[in-house]
Amino acid sequence: MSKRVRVRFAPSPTGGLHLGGVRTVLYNYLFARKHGGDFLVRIEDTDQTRYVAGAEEYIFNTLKWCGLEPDESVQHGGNFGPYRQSERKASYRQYAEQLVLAGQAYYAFDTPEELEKMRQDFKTTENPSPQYDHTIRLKMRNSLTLSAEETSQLLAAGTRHVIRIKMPENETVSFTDMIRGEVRFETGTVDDKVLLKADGMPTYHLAVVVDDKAMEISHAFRGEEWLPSAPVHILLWKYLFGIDQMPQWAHFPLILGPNGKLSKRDGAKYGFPVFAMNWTDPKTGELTEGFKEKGFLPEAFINLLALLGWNEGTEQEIYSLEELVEKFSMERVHSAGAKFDYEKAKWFNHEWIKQSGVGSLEPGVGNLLKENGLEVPSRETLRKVIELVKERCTLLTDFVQQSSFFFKTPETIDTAAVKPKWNEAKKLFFTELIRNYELATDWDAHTLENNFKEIAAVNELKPGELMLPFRIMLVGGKYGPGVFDIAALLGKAETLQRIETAMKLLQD
RNA sequence: GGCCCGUUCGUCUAAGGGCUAGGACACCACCCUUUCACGGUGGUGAUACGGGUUCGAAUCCCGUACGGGCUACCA
Repeated sequence: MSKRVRVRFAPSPTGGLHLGGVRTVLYNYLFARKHGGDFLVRIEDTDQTRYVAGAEEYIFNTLKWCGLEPDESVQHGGNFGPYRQSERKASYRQYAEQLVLAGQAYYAFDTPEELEKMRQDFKTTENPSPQYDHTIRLKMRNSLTLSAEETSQLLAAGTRHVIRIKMPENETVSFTDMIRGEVRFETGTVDDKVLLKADGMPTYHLAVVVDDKAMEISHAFRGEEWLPSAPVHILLWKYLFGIDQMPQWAHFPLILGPNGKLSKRDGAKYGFPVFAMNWTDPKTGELTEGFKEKGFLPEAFINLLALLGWNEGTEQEIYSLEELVEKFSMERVHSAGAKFDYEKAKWFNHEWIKQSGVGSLEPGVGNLLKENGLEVPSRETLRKVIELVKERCTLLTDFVQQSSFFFKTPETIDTAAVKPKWNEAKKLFFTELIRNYELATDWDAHTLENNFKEIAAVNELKPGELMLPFRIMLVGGKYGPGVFDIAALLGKAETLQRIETAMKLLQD
């Protein structure tokens, strides 16, 4: 038997990919890389009523942006296709029939109305949501209650039906979760899940087992919300392929929002992204903001996701993808859910911007400035600006505000910050500064600062009282890197121009 | 309601029987900086509760409470 590590991410293409989904991808990816195995993406599109145009494409774009490319998928090819469940439709029915034959599943002819009636009829205070289980199934219309003749007649007539698993009445099913250890269930408390739907498509329960087997998946990872249906999958493995063939399971803790499981609504409500990238619902046209567009670096996004539920046991917090591959281990994934903290997320991004080289920041920042109507004179200037302002940018989008004054004369000057202390002496100083700078042959920050301070000394003024006005003149407000660095980069003409313009404004 | 999972500062977490319960984010103060940041120093702040086991428990066991998930012909 093959021992090769093969893991899969199996999204349902019904909308944008959120935090938790990307983290599941990440942990799959890290595990595969760490063990020299394969990482594949399988599209779980068995519910045709939930088809959403563009969702599949979106998923792959997201993976690309994150740098988590699969080895095999609809887009990447591979020897275990098709990688889309709807294209595997033909392969599921035989397994369901096999189970019926073995007495481990049965045909059920109940209509949606009959099911609804059952739920109403058996609903009590103690049991608000009755399940189709061993206590109920003999009261329903299925091959257990119908005679063999009736059943085959109905089938022959093409009556709509599903195939349900027949959960044993009194067995204990247990398995070892890589994160939680042994988990056990009493089969009597689990309902008879539908395996094959009336349209001939499998439900998740059947498909996940059949496909994991077909694709030789060695380790199956998913969110904790799947834990309650695990006994169904365990039993299916046992019945269909043998328990020794079953992959090892790990159920990841949930990522929580302010009120339980994180939802895209939380994002809108609390003002932080939930999806990896912008997602526009094709039906409603509703836009859900993504981390990418919000100004996150993919490296930071990956980094913060990795630490949401896993840690190495050291005090390190900043990890590159390569480092994560090296250090990741499933044993150190937490079992408790983690509440998403947007403040910390931003901190990760800030750290990544600070430590990123100018070269890697340049394309993104360049585009961003262009999109915001700022003309960058040269790559050289752009690089210098990035170097100068990057440590005060938490999000990539902050570069716009932090550097616009390098490329455009400020539209508004915060004269209110200067005016109250503006006087004849200062006016004289700047007049003299203009004269001095006009004659300057060396236009570098150091020289500019020296000259500035000399003139201040001659006029018996404190440089500190002059630097703020100078900054306001060049930048328009109380922010930005060192003033002389700004002046140096702005060049002589533009610097002098801005001083003069501002001085006129201060006269009024 | 039933089933399952979980519970260390507000948040993410470290400490896999021996501690003044450590770090990070956020917050506060101070220093640096003649802007804003960066950086530095310090501070506030946690083992849900009750029983065991043990010389010793955040750590192991049981119960309670609380939180979360699931309870569809959705994944």
